[in-house]
Amino acid sequence: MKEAPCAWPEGLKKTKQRESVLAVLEQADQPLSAVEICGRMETGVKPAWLSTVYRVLEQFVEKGIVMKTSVLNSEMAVYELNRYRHKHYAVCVKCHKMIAIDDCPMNSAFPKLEAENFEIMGHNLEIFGYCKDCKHEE
Amino acid sequence: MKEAPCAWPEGLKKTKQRESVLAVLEQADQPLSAVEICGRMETGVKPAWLSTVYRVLEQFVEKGIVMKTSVLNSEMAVYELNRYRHKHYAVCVKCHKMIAIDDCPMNSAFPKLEAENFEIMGHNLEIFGYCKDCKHEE
DNA sequence: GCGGATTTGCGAATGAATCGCATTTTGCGG
DNA sequence: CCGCAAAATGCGATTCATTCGCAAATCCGC
Repeated sequence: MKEAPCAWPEGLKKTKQRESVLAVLEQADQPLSAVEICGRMETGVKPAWLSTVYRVLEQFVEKGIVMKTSVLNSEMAVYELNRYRHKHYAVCVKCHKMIAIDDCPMNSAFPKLEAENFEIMGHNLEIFGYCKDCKHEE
Repeated sequence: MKEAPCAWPEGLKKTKQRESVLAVLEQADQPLSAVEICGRMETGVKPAWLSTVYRVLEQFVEKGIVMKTSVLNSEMAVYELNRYRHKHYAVCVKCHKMIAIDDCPMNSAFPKLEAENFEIMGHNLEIFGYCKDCKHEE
């Protein structure tokens, strides 16, 4: 994949740990928790302490290059690069299975918001209910 | 407001505590955390212990009469009655201000999902970015 | 009313996330 | 290239939401 690497967010010094977090996220094919990110860094060049990972992620979120999400019911947050694409899931309230939804007729709602002077950096939709396996057994 | 009160979810016994939780949610005009719900119950007929409130809420969510949501970055979940209406917010990643969005062109995406045998009980959309106050100071 | 199943009270335990502070690293100006 | 202030990290201790365990209380069909 030849996409331009994330522009480095201004105001943050370049450190091994921060670059490493970003590298992990760039390689990830799905959202990761802070713990998972920390784990994957261990095998890489520069491991980091968990609290550092949390701090780095928080800064990245504020800069808008990372998205923090939380999947229904899980108290643990997950993080992913903000690819400025839509990420939608249908989550089963029982077994927490996640079904991906690709398209999203949502964009039409956005101009209105931007008129209100809200600078949109991303969005996140969660649809919840029962998946086909859980609908019956109950 | 004369809307029919929530049908009692089958399979759950009617207890003072559960009725009380439901009453609090019916009167609430915004999503509440478990702690807030617990607090409001104290002034009512039947107070309950916090862990009980958590258990009751979890059951209500499974039955589909309550929605559990978590607003960006807050590790604390909030709960509200599932009014089967759309609830959307734009959340500022900096100050966490929430701007309500009323309409939602989302419904057209749903039939597809239901074809997949997913029984939709509600959905939740979060748009995040910078509100007009935080956009500048930075 | 009785009895078995469900629910609650309560505290202890868990686990994600944050905080504090001493030490290290970064990047700018000389 | 060097030094230094500011920023970032290591590390542990701490906070705080949520869950668990179990004995006592409550609910509901008979």
